[in-house]
Amino acid sequence: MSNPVRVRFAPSPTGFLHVGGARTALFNWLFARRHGGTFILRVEDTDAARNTAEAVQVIYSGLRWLGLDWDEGPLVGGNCGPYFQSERNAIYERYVEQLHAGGHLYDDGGALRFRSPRKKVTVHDAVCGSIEFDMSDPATHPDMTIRRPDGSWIFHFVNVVDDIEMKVSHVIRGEDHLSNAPKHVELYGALGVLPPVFAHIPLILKKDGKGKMSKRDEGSSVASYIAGGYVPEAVRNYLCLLGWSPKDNREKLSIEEVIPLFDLDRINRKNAAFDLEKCAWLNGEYLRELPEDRFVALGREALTRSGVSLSQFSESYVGAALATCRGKVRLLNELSAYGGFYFSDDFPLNAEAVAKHFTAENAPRFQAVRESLTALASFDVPSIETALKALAAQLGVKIVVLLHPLRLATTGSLAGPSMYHLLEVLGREKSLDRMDRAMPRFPTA
RNA sequence: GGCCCCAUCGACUAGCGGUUAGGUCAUAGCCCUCUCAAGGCUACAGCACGGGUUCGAUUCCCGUUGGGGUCGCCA
Repeated sequence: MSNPVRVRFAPSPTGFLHVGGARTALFNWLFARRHGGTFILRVEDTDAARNTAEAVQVIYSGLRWLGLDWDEGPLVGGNCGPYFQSERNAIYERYVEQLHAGGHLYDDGGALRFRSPRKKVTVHDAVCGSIEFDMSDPATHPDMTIRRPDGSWIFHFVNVVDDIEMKVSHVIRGEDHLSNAPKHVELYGALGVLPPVFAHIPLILKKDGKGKMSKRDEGSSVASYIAGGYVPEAVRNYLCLLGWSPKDNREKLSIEEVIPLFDLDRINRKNAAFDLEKCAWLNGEYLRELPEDRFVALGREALTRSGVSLSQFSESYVGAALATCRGKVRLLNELSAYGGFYFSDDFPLNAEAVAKHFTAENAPRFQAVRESLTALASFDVPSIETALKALAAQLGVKIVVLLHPLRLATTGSLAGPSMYHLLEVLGREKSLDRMDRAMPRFPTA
């Protein structure tokens, strides 16, 4: 590539960052990083009505969360600013003047329209190949509007102007823009500029493949991952796998591994259905390998989001509690259900499990477990484990027979962290209290 | 409907003329195990159809069907 690689992500501030948009941003970012190029963020806020500061923040926070840092754009500056279309009026005026002088524009009820040359246009696309569009019929390809009667600009025009002004070398965007490409090529022609390399990437479809993913669909918003207990690396990894693959059967790849492998000719042409299950699976993989301090930090956030109050617990208690939950959940948001018992004495006991395990036969065993725990010199994992195993042997039962009722009494559930570890974290006092509280649930006869 | 793109297990994909069509998610079973996960093993499951080209098509060409996109003074 002779020209420096300059790519851009050009979202409209709608207050919503779509996964499809995030994936487009990701591919642009990867391409820039792969070629030592520049990744530009440009905010296409020509539609003043729905343009708010909060909506722009949604874009920033979504990209930042995914680790997609931009080299030029809002907040970081650059030589081709401003990076908000709403602030680039003077530039657009200049280009309109140029088009006007070339006789390419005409007035239509106050709106400005671009007169199509009515020829065949070939779009050269790095992923789709060369595609010819016959633009000769105005019925199927009406002249595009460039400016509304109120003076505001239309997407096609400002998009092309900005790409020219910002020296964008490759336009990587969703395939839904493919049919816009010939219009844009006409504009480049009228402006006397060579078009950039286009790369229309496949769309992300709903889970059933019926249509583009839209606002209503689960997982369509980046914000939903931030709030939903996902790790950004996992979501980013999953997004890489939609329309691209390393071709060597790897699924879990760090972004550093993806960068050198990423290129436009490896991008698929087929739209991909979105599978939140697989994304969650990957999230579990990442969660499992997270350093403990980061897992604890993210776990705290997730618990707090779920409404679990952590303020009354020491940092070491919360850390130890969360450590026993490591590798056990796929989503951080599952933590409150999985380990919530650590932070509240007020949990219900699973009724079905109570019926099965709080039996008359188990009552004396439960009592024996309590005595064994009471008698322990020190209440730590090895001591607890040794004592309970010894007791099981002594009573001639398998250890589960002892552990099920114990787990039920101390956590309310039959599923949870390692029994010995959770008892140690809970501490003797709390453990015995919970056992005492459960005692009356056993049948007396 | 016009135009454009696409077509391998339910999903994401590998394959770029000769393969027992591979991997991953999901599903089922087994093993491991203090539960739940994780992990290991196994199973299930795919080249849309019809013509060509070729000694030979999942792979190349054409058509059909199917799916998606797009036809704004939205972006």
